[in-house]
Amino acid sequence: MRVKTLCLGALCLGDATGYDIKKLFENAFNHFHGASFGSIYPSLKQLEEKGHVTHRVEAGEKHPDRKLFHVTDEGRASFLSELAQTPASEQLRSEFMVLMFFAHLLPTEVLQQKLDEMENHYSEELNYLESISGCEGHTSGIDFTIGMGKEVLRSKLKFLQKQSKTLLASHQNPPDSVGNAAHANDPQQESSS
Amino acid sequence: MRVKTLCLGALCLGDATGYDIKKLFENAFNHFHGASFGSIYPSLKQLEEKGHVTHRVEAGEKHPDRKLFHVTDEGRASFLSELAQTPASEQLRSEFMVLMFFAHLLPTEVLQQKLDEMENHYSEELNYLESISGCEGHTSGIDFTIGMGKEVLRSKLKFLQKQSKTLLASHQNPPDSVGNAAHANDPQQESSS
DNA sequence: AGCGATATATATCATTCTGGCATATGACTG
DNA sequence: CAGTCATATGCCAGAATGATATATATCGCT
Repeated sequence: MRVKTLCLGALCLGDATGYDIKKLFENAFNHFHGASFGSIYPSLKQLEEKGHVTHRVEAGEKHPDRKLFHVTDEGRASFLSELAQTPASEQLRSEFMVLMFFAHLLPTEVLQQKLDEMENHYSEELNYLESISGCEGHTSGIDFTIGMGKEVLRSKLKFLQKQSKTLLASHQNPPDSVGNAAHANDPQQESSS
Repeated sequence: MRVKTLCLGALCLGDATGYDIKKLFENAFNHFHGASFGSIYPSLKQLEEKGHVTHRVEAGEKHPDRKLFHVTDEGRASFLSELAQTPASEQLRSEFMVLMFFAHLLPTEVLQQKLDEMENHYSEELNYLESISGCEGHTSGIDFTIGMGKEVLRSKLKFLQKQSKTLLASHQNPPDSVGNAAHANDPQQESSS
């Protein structure tokens, strides 16, 4: 799903500036979709060219001039149609899992540090989701995403707390052969067929 | 983490072609990191220019010519250093959660269909992870990533099975006011200060 | 009063990545 | 023998990231 579509969706929640939309990505959308200024502002521009949004400038006293964007009927219809056509899918990008995949190449103290780091991130995110859950004004769909985020985070935390020790133990005492990890090269020499 | 770095890591597991690396992203790495040909081949090229990998051409009888890449000592050292410096983090991109966030804008049967679709995806991925878990030759780090993937998937599946009905029920019978979702516009009119 | 940090707000740019396309060969299938 | 699938490499348009630039206003600290 394009950032353009997400911006349209954000505006269906109410008029907003590019900056407001960025904050939405950092807060409500944070646990399932990100977007940067570099994609938001060009998206808004293109959306306006297509006639899916309009804007009026507000000369603020307490802030720089702001472009308050508003979704048109066309834009709203376009969003609804795109939404219904979007297949349900998800994709994780986890540097943490890459780190764990190659755990045998890391010094023990570094591995320990990465595990701690991830546990902290998970805890903080869970705290955040708990702080915004149960608020009034949430649709049941929003509650669903927050609830799912919390459940997943709790299960990750539980897994980390259970399995970190096991991983660290077998890292310090490799089960079978000690130096194996050091020369994980030349395994495939079936070449000369 | 750049695809370049991941390619280097893949080659630390053994010599491989660009195609092999793509398959690795589709299989072993699938549940935590993707990459396309459009990023893999250029990465390999740049890695070779930097002297981090070398390649020899194999003229195959059963397949087109293949470039078998091999990581150099420099490349291996570079990967180790990059790995240790990579912060533990993860980012989800979930079209599914976007769909749920805007559930009130979807017809009930479409919502139902998206929920089913996601449940199927999760089941399939769980089946795949179960099929490759417990294999010999897996480091404890690899087992860790597979185990974590399975746990998270199981918790997602459990959540879906529990909460789908609740969501669908309140979707057909909005709790308080029936037409509310239909005019989620004009909420912010605090402008004229 | 001044200094730096933070928040609001918009915008551009190089680099990177995706997803689709083009190309080619061999194997299997109907 | 045409169609499709698996192997294999590569390019390219469009999209996104992350950094940077530019302003203004507020807030705490000294």
